Amino acid sequence: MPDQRELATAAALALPRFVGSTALFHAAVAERMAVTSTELHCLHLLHGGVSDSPTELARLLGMSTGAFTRLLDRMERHRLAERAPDPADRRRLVVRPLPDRMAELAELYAPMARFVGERLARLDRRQLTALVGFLTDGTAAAERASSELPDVTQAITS
Amino acid sequence: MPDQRELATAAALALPRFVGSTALFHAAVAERMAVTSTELHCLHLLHGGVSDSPTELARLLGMSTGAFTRLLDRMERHRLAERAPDPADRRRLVVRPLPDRMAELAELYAPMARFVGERLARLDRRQLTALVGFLTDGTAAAERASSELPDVTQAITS
DNA sequence: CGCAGTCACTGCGCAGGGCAGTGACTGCGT
DNA sequence: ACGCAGTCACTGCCCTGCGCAGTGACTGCG
Repeated sequence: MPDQRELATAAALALPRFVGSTALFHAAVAERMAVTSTELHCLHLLHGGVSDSPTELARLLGMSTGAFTRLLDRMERHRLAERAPDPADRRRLVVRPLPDRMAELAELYAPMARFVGERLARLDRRQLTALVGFLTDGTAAAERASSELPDVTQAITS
Repeated sequence: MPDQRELATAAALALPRFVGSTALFHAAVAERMAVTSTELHCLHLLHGGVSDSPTELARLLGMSTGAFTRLLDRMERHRLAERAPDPADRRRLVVRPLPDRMAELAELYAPMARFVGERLARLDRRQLTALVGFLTDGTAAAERASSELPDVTQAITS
């Protein structure tokens, strides 16, 4: 029976593997839908209601607005999203997710969704609280860490 | 005070955000090191001792062996890894991580590593067990789901 | 009412990755 | 003993996604 210390290191080791395999699953789903993982990522942001602004979405996706324009082109072509004019500001537009391929998406995500659902149902309140806290604070920590990275670049360009 | 059900849905919502922000942090670290995130991912696999075989690493990274050859070229150029001959089979080679840029890498990961360490230290055994179980089984589930994706592709190629 | 700032968008160039083919090498079957 | 199929890393060629920098449309502040 492992003690606290061992469990903590086990968690620290399991974490990056989990993130990695999840990212690969994400990429696999995207490939099955004949779509890039960036498009899929953006679709998640849209369905999550995070934002509908191109500039903001580009920032969240870590890319330039120019690249996002073409990302939107692809997403419209693939029937993932559509452009709509912003009535309040004629320079802007709003990005709206399309329901067209939702069934397909849901089907591909089903196994993972089922796993998460079943697994979480088995946890008690204290365990769930710990998990939620770790995930939400981890998200904040990752975002802070991303924007506050120290400058240590010693690029080798040879 | 939220009940079990609310906590479970909160966890289900927090999960993809955590994975997403972590992936973006990963990309940010890679950019700071003037390296692609694929190179960084491979470096993690190497340091984790997962494998030293090019074919296996290519599979784990979800890419072709041809692409991996050039990935290795870049990693050698960036002093992240090196090639060494496999004494047992002269067709093969082994990939070895280089210590050269470990300090830089550790410095960039420090904030996240510190967060994880502190956060895990606050959890009791039962909570840690739940977390580790969720992560390890989630990793397995993601890998299985990746390889067993149903065929629902209705690509729009117009 | 002009002018700086912001919006989405557009050429251009680059780099990463797939595909398919190549030569080196292994080990199994005969 | 030896040929041959299989596997290894590797290499052109191509496509695509993205950054960069510049453009025109539009907004709102001075």
